[in-house]
Amino acid sequence: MGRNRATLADVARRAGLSKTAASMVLNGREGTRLSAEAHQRVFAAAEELGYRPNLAARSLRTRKTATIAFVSDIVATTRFAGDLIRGALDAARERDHVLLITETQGDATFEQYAIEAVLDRQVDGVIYAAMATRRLTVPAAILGGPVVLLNATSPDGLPSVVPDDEGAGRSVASALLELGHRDAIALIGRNRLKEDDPEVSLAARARLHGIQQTLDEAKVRLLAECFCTEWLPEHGYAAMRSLLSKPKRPSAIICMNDRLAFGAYQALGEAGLTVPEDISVISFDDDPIAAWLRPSLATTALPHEQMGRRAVELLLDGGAAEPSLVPMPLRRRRSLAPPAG
Amino acid sequence: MGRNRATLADVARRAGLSKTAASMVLNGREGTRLSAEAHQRVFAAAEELGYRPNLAARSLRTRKTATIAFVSDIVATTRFAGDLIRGALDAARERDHVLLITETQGDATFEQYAIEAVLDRQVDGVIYAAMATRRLTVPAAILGGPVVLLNATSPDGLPSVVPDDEGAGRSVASALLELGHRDAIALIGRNRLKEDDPEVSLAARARLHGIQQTLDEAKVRLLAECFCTEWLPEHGYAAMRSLLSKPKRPSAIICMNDRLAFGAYQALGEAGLTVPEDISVISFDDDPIAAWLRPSLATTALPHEQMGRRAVELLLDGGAAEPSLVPMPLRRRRSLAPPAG
DNA sequence: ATGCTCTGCTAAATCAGTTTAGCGACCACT
DNA sequence: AGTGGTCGCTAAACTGATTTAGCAGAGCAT
Repeated sequence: MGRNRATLADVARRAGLSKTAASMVLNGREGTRLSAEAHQRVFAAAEELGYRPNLAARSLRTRKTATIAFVSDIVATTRFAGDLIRGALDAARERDHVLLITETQGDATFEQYAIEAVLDRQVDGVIYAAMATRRLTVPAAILGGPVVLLNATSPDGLPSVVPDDEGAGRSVASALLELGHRDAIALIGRNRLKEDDPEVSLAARARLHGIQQTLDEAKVRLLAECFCTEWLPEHGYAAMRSLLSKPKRPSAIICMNDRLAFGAYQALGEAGLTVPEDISVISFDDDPIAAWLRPSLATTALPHEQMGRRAVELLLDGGAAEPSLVPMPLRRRRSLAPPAG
Repeated sequence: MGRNRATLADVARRAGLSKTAASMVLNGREGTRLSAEAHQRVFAAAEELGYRPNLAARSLRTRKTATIAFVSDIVATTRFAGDLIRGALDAARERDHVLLITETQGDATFEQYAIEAVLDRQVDGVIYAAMATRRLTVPAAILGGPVVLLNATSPDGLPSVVPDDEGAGRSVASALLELGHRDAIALIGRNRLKEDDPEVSLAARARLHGIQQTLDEAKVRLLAECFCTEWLPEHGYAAMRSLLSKPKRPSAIICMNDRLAFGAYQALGEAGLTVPEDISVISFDDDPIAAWLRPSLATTALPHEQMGRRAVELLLDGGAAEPSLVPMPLRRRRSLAPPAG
């Protein structure tokens, strides 16, 4: 890779100047007193030789690599990881930086390895990303330089970027209230573990809080709440069936995520009920399936791309130390309608 | 990042030896005649100081960075990208390498930028990945060093890794034949553009070829073939409805991907038909939704993780120049049954 | 005593940049 | 004539590793 590239010395020689002069011109240093003609000659020589600086050599001296480490627990198993990475990639490119990506798979040995690997490469900063919004403690080794937490918070008060799940909870509840749903709203996806242990999830508690706050203000109580051990389609399916087996049928369902909603759709379909005429459904995440469902599913979008972008901005441009909340936009789709009655 | 790390000079000083000696010991150079005691002292000093080599300095001299560029057209929009990356990440870690990830978004300017960025960082090789299996021409700039194409082939005869779509086509057709389906198999997802332009897709043609070859051998002809402009759920839905409007109802459906199958499921549900009792469904990709559908969808899995892994192996360990075909395993699930009759 | 080989180690060059310190020429001022 | 300042530029040090070339001393044979 990169055989016989022109070096700075080549450029200087061709311009008839010293390496110092060439370096200063190419780096656009202020306060230097090189003539306009010298500038011309250097630029021309660099152009002709197709000169590109060797970043290894540069960073040896400057201790800057224009490289950011993106260390995450798991990139592959969630479909959202890509968006997080893409946002970070875009923002990094705009600032002439590049991303070194590693994955710890939640394994301490791998994490150790990943951190050494990136520190050895003198990265300018670390984005430490979690795939489920949660609280975590970052390894001490990376605290020597700039760190931003992505989709996570930490007790250390490090800068962090998280989605505004509480705001999303309010949006979801408000959307139903506006349509006239009041005394027959059911919730699918309560989960003690996710709600109570911030190291497992911050989203569950925040979403729930946003929903309840909004309903309380409207003096509305939930018709029913279903607990689910996981937030997967099969659990949404089971929860929906149990709701339908009760005497009073809900007019609207809030699902804690789209996969639960997908399961709920299946149960509704089997029961011969139609969305949204019989029951409205609204949810969280904006998983791609939300748009594919029939009818399309209203949901609040996890702004992953925005978040990835924000993390890079915080890292390179500096910013607030308190958690940076990224709004979750409501996607109004066809699964919403006023209550049937 | 990496404030006051111990340098090789520090280690040498503490061991009471020269940098040369320290370097040779730590790199485990053969043929050197340093005493056992010298070895001990260097190792001890390195250990005590927590020495880690500065890779920028090393690579300046050796022109090796232990870094691989992963350049892809689009990582975010497809959920599979993560698996490709994860496989590459794993294989890279096993070889003490790390991945520099960039995205071109199919934009020539971005591509130019991405390539310069990775070449400037002296990467040891480039994995050039496409998100849809297709043929492409790689930019000349990266041909100076090792390159492996991932999920793509090129006219240049570069080493490449692609899924065995033709084999998948044979698996799918065989699975139906084995169950006894013969004269009522329909296909959803024919598409001239995908089949005829290798720069758009290689998968469509190969899958179709595998299917037809197997059916031909069994002297079976397809009952019907539906053309779809895209392979999205809505197109599968429309195709399925049109099939059901015809006089002879199919006993089994082959969908060219899982998203089409998802749409087909929706149409079957609305028509009051059950899978697999009334109609079997089988498909390609093993998208996560395939396992979430009710009943779960039989499909052939795109072995993305394997492919990412193989690409790194080919790049670092060397290997065949002809395209490396990675098998697509058949996931037998509940959407298959013998024909009703 | 001389030359030779082998052992165990080191000085210095090298990679490709950035940065510090300073040089010579010219001009102005006293 | 001497001094000081500015202008336009350069030599050399420096970053932290690897690598080449070679040195001092011991052991042995001639």
